[in-house]
Formats: sequence, structure tokens, C-alpha cells
Amino acid sequence: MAKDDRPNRQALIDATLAAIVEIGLSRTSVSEIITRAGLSRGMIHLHFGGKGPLIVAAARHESETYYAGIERMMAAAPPDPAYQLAAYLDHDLGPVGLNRRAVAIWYELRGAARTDPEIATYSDTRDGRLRDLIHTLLARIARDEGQPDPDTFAKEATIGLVSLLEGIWADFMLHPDNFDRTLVRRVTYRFLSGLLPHSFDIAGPLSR
Amino acid sequence: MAKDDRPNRQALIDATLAAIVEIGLSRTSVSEIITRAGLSRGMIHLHFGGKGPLIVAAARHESETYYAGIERMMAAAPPDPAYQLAAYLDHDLGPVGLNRRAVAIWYELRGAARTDPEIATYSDTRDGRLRDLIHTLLARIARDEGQPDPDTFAKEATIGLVSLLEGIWADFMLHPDNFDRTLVRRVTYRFLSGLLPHSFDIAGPLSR
DNA sequence: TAGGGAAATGGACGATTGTCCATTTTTTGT
DNA sequence: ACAAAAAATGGACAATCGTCCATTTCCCTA
Repeated sequence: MAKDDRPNRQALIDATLAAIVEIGLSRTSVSEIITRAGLSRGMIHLHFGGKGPLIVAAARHESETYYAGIERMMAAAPPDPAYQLAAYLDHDLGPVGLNRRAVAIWYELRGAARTDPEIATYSDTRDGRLRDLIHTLLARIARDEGQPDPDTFAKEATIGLVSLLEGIWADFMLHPDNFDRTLVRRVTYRFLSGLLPHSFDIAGPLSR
Repeated sequence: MAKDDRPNRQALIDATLAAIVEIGLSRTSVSEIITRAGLSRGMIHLHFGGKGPLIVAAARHESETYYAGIERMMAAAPPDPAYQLAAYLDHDLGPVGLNRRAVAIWYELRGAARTDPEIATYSDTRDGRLRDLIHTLLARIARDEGQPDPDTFAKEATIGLVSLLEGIWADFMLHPDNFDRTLVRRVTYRFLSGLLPHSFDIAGPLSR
């Protein structure tokens, strides 16, 4: 993978994301971005062809960074699907995956996705990859546990778990100061242990 | 409660909400609003003093409508807390509470709440009232079931249930066409029956 | 070191934003 | 029916938006 040797291009993406975090997407203007990047007005048009493509490029960059983190984390975990799922959950509820910057960017871009088809593409891609990942793991765990209908079970459980995580992220976005990571971790594993009692308890994944 | 006899004032709020649903908050300009309302430019300044206060008034109006629906629905349900909670859930997952218009307005305004303190007030109010309502009901049900520590239980369960519902709403916002109300209802009651097996099963509340 | 192409600059441009007010129209009270 | 008050109009206004380009600066190659 050849590295992109255009530092100003990356500086524009960084400045864009920083502006989105601090003042929101609606107030992230061209002037705001170029001031933060310390560059001149024309650079956005030169590197991206306009503001719209720059926002999309920033969304893609953030999405790739997120998935790189997920894959690194899961590669380090044991291959057992319950541990893989636990690795993902701990990452997504821990300070590396769940922080002010990450939730700000995620919600600002996803809000725009409702009315902007270009951004919707990256939002859906991320959402779809996440669902596939969780569904695959849950289906494998359900099979290991001997669930009667692992596919149907995995389908329902995926919706529940993804929704739960989504809601937890929203809670963090709205009240980052009163957020109790230990508590939401317990809630999550309580949910999972109710569905898959042989693979999880309230403290995390069970060894078998 | 005296009715507000200023039809143009209400027309501006209606036009604002309609614009937010159709084109998003970021593209909802003064020109857009007055065109939809069929009124002249100065009316916003006359009735609200500016665009900002109009958006806040629209947020307040939507929030009050939402709560009026909730309270009407729950007043019609049996006083038993499990049935009260079920009434709320069925409302919030049914077509009356969960539809394109409602989720569009809710997510557009809440997205703005992150960087706009005025809007954040109404967003937090609605969120807080919802949590109080669900927490009270869950605590009563937990007590009825003889849970050892009903307060702690209710605290955790409230976070879980609110997050789950939040995530389900987000799912609907992103994919309103592939949304299966029966499925998410089953997921929700599966979650609840895991927490309170004497009061709920996968089909809904249990009579006692 | 001279030449040439890419990178970067910063201002011009028209369009659109939200605010505000002088004026006109409508409603109300006597 | 008339005057005063309220409601409504629609354009002026400065500020800001995103786009684009003529010009300058930089760096690599010959």
C-alpha cells in the first residue's frame, strides 16, 4: 500500500475532522478548514475539487482508521469466537474506540448521511461491515453452544447487540461526563449472557 | 391551557419541521421556511426574533407532541407497571411513535444539540423524562418480582433498555425500508424477559 | 544553472445567508 | 366610521458561503 506523499492533502482532512469535532459539520466552512490547516483557499479545490469531495474523503479516512483499529485488536485476541466478540466489545466500549472525538465525527457524518447520498455510502459500508462481523461471530458461538436454530438466533441477536451498542454510543455523545464504562460493560455482558449463557457471564466471555 | 391564536406562528413551526424532515436542518434556511409557509420574510423576526429561536420553538413543539402521545397511550393502559411499560414500548416501536417524520426530526435536532446549547436543553429534557419514566416502571416491576436490589437493577436495566430503543430508532432512520417491526419487538421483549422473567416473555407482558 | 511542470497562493466572483426596518395592510376598540 | 394598534410585507443590507483562476513559488530534471 503506497503511502500518499501529499502532506497538505492529509492536513486538509485532519483540519476538516478537527473542525467537525469542535464546531460541528454545519459550521465547518471552507474558510474554517483552510485556517485550521494553515493553507490557502485554493488548496481544497486543487486536492479534492471542492468541499463536498473533501468531506467524503474525510469520512473515508475516519472509517478506514476505525476498521484498522478493529482488525488489529481482533488479530491479537484468541481465535475463539466468544473471545473475538469480547475483544471487539471491549475495544468499542473502551477509551480507544469510544471517545469524544470518535463519537462526534461518527454522529455528525451519519446525520449528514440522511440527506447526502455520497456520505450515506460510507456510513452504510461501516454499518454493514459491523453487522456482518457481529453476525458471523454470534452464529459461530450459537452453533458451538448447540442452539437449535443458530441462523435465526444470530439474526435477532445481532440486531439487539448492534442496537444496544448504538444506544450506548449515543448516550456517551450526549453525556460524556456522566458516562460509566464499567456500568455499560456490565449491561452489555448481562445482555449477552442472557442470550448465550454458556459462552458469557456478566463479567465477560467464559472459557470452555 | 389557552390555545395560541396566532396561526402564522404555528405555520412557521410546521414549515420548519417539514423542511427539516425533507432536506435536513443544515439546508433549512429562512428562505426555505417562509416559502413553505407561504409567508413573507419578516415574519420569523416578528414572531420569534430570529431563526435560532424558531428552531428551538419547533423543537419544543415536537417534544410536547411526543409526550402528549406517550401520556395518552399510557393512560389507556392498565395501571400494572409491566403493562404500562409494554404500552410505552408498543407505542415507541409502532407506526405512531416510530416513523420517518419522527426519526428525521429527532435525529436532526439531536445532532444539532451537540454544538447548540439551546437545542441541547430540549434534547436533554426529553431524554431525561424518558429515562425517569422507564426507570420508575422498571424499579416497580423489579420490586414486584422480589429482585434483591431493585434500585441497582433498575439503574442497569434502564440503561440497557433505553440504549436498545435508541439503537432501534437509529436502525429505522438509516433503513426505513428494510425495517421489521415484528422482529425488533421480539428482540426487545427477549431482552426484557431475560431481565424480568416473571413479568415478560418473548411475546410481551405476562399477567399475574 | 536554466528550464519546466507541479504545488501553492490569495483575491475576485456571484449566490445565498440571516437580520432588520420602513411601509402597507388588517384587525380591534370606541 | 374612524383612529389606534397589531400584523404582515418585501426589499435593503452586510456578512459569509463555495468556486475558480491568474499569478507566484517551489522543486526536480536536464
